[in-house]
Amino acid sequence: MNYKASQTLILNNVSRFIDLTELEKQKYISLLTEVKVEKKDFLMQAGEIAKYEYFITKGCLKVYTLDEDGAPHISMFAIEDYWTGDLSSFMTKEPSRYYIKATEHSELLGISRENYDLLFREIPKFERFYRILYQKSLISYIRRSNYGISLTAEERYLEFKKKYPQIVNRITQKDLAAYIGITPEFMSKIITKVNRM
Amino acid sequence: MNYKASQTLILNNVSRFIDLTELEKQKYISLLTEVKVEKKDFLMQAGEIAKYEYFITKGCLKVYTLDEDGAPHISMFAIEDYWTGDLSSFMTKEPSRYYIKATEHSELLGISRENYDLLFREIPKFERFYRILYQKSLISYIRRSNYGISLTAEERYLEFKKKYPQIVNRITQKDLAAYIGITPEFMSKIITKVNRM
DNA sequence: TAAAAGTCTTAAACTAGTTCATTTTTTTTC
DNA sequence: GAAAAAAAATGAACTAGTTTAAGACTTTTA
Repeated sequence: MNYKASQTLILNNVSRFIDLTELEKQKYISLLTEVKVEKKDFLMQAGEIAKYEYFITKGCLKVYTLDEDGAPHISMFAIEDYWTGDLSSFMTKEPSRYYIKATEHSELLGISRENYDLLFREIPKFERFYRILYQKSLISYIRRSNYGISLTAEERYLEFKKKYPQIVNRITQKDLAAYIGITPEFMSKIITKVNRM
Repeated sequence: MNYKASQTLILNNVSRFIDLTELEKQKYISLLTEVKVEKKDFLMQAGEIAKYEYFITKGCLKVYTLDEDGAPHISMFAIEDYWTGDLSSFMTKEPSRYYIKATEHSELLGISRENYDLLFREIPKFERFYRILYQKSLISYIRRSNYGISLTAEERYLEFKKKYPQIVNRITQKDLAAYIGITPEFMSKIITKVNRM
């Protein structure tokens, strides 16, 4: 069958861990919803229940919370070929504490909670897909959970630049500061210093 | 069949997410290895390849790395009914950066990498078990990955005390400092301050 | 294309957390 | 159960990162 570019992208992503028959591919695609968001628009806001988990086929989004003082803390930037959403709210059906906002025009494929549950019943192989996907995410979050605690801000910045060179140039310095966990002023100092070296 | 207390504990843990037949239970138990470690002994050291993932049936252990200055950074405390190990090294078969040391006499059930792979072939339901287990761990690590960045040391301490009251009294203040990401001196100050309030 | 809004830079005064040194208290070991 | 070792407390001097404020630069919008 003939798939759109976005559908081919998600099928390739899935085929990293499991093999699907042509019929299974079609079934899977039929369970997904296309979503588009313009720059600065929200995919989701705090207080809502996360209805979907998303695969990004184009663009860039930031996932963040606001603290009591209204200051944003960015927990991830998501670009093409990445998954995003609020897994906690998606699973528990409790209101989310997260905002997801597009930093560029973005296109996504979403799977609803009903279709996610259905997927495991219709194509049990997807248990394996998600087992491996979550395992890999878990490994990177376990590593990351100590960064804020054991590295200086400058080290965290250098790590980020090294690990996500494709992202650094697509986001503002201010958003990067909110991800690194420092003020925009101190981010500016770090960048000036690092460039001087 | 009659199971040991430790075996009953792990079967109950597994049955939170999947149902096993009597035969499957016996098969699963047969794939596990019993391990005991005395206080201050290592379950694993940096440089080794993580041969097992462990379920703790008794005791308490700390999982940590050493930084360039030789200072420890504890990434988790593991007690009864928890899973531990270095998932990254276990999966990639690359040398681990972690030490796992018993802070009390501890007893564990380990599954080797060969048996872990075999398990999915023999009882595919375990894909579901690990999918859900990793999903839940992922949710808590996603939440935690921002703590070091967005909370003060005092807030992190209060969070830990609230979330793991059973653990606080079993570990030293020094180890807690290495987990919170501060010096033992500052940990002491925080505790004095919090107790005064 | 001009005005408005947002982003980045610089600098001075401040605060959370570190470092180093010493003493007291608790735990371990023989 | 005494001696040794480790953990905890306290305090003074220090540093990484914050706050506030103001000006320069860049992007968005009408």
